[in-house]
Amino acid sequence: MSKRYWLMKSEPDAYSWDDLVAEGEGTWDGVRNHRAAKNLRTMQVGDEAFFYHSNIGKEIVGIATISQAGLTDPTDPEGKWAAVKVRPVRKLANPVTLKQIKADPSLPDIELVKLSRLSVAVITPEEWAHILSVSEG
DNA sequence: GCCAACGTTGGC
DNA sequence: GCCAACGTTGGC
Repeated sequence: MSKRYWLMKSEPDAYSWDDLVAEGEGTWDGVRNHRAAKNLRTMQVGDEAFFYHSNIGKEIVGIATISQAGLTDPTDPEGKWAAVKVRPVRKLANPVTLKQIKADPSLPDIELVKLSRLSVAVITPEEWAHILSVSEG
């Protein structure tokens, strides 16, 4: 399976990029949406994900990598929901804001915008490359 | 099985 | 603070 790309949302009040960097590795759990959970189950070790700050900032701030996949959510007493572990890779050269993404004609169908409530979204390889190029100017 | 009411998320 | 988009719940 070739590498996939994701976007993981977090409110920086609750868990920010800096928190992930400070911890070195974070568990992505507490997801209670079937579509997002399906994305979590599809993730493989080595996949990469944009780390997006919702509510405050509303921008992609960094890149994380999936360090452990296919875990059971430790916060779910019934053990039915999925979780993964992520590690920070690097901060983006420049954060890419939601505003930029929405205004960008190269990103017409990005799941972040189309399914704005989804906490774990799919990013296509094309979208990944484009957002990186925007970040790096 | 349908649908209205309600709750949650997240942008504005 | 409001609203749109969805998901879930419960009455029928």
